[in-house]
Amino acid sequence: MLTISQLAATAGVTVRTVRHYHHVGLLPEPERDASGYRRYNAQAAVDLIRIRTLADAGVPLARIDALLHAQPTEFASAITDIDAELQRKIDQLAEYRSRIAELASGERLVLPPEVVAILNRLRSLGVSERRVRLERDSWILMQALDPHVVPQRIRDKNANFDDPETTRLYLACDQSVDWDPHDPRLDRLIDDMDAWEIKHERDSSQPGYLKLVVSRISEASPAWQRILDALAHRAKRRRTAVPTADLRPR
Amino acid sequence: MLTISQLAATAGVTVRTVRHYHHVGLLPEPERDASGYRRYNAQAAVDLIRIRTLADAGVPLARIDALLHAQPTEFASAITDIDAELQRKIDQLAEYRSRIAELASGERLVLPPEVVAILNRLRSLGVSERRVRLERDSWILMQALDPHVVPQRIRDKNANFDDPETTRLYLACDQSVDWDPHDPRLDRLIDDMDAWEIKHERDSSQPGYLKLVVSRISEASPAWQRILDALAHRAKRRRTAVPTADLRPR
DNA sequence: GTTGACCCTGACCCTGCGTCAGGGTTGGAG
DNA sequence: CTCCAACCCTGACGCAGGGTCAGGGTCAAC
Repeated sequence: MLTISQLAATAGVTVRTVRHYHHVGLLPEPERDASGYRRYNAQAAVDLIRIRTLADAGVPLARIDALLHAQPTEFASAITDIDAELQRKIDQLAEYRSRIAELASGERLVLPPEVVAILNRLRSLGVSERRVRLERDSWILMQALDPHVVPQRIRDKNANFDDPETTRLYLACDQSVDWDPHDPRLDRLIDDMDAWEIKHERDSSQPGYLKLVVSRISEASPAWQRILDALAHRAKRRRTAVPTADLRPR
Repeated sequence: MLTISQLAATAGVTVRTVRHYHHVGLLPEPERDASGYRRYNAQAAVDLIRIRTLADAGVPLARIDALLHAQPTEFASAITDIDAELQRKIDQLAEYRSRIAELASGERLVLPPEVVAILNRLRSLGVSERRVRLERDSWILMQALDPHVVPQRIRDKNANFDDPETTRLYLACDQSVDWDPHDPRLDRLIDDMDAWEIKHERDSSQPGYLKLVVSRISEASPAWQRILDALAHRAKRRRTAVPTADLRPR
């Protein structure tokens, strides 16, 4: 009764799709007429529509085959699964939708909100975008390589920027980006930063995973390179010159 | 800084996926270390996450490539398109979800509700499931081959079953399925049905597309075969025996 | 110095069709 | 009667977006 294109049309698929289903054995090959054309009956239409309903719901063709020959109970439970899976996909898509909405506005996607807040705090303090981006990169690497330290660093950073002296130093450092490495203001800045490190019991030897960020900072500006070198030099001198001073209190 | 598996982990993809993106030129190949391993910086993580965000949203990789190098305005309008497309997909899935819910209960999917109502009316009259299925098949073929006659047929059928005599005949016919073709009750049934056809100005020569349904009815039961043959024979005799009777009134 | 977890390239495999090539049929118009 | 469009057939390759070997080199830690 029905030709292949008529059958396909009733199910809203292409002729190629019907032939594909024959090929994979999902839909039985019908009788042929005198010239070798396939001729379909109404049952084929019913079968095809059932197949498409499942396929549209995302069921792989191989599983549809099994499903159509399953007991009603199995079938019903499979339908329940498929329905749940569909709902999951819908939720997924809704989430992706909200994520692409954030694509326009940069780092929200890749960093936790607290870190985004810190970066915005830097911006509102007047820190250059170049420096903010270096800061962002260091957070990303930290998250990739040493995620468990992130919460502590968030607290530390926020505490730092609650302290006016630290903030002043950070900003001064940022503004020095284009200074000549021999600018005398750099000497004062280096003294101040060294004092800050002593006061906060830090030294500028970085945990390994930040070395590359540091080297990118150096590359970005000769002035910064001089600051980092000088601080590293002084820190090293302190460690080797008075070793006993560090040990005596214990 | 990052190895390929670390990079992949930060974006929640497999190593193979990252390499695939290199292969298609979507993510630039990074520097290699001394032993030929790829080494990634934070920017690569940002890029990869952006790529995945778009890919998850269903954007083909080829288009992502173009998108990432687009102007902000184009980018923004593309995002709007993608978002709309996502919403469309979500709606689609919701529709598929309601459709698979109907899969359990047979013909709802493949026939308009009015026809389903007719089939249920047959069932409630006590018509056998076998006959109902033949009826259903004929509706499916009608819809596939001659869809514009469906509404009229729906009205006709309903009118038929509002008439007790027609209903009685239909039921009697249904019950005769397993009778012997020589059962004397068949003769009375044939007489009654012939009279019905004359009264309703119908003859049993079917529109071409129902011939196969008719032949399947015949195959289903020798008794039915006899009924159909007898009716066709009488109808033919009427058409040839009194041709002038048909023409005179004009 | 060996074990296990990584890294490299290259290659084939998978789904669910689209599409092209190279034919044969059918049905209606001219 | 011929011609044309619109069907039908089989067979084959192509595509995205990776999965999954195979066959080999590295690294780190014990």
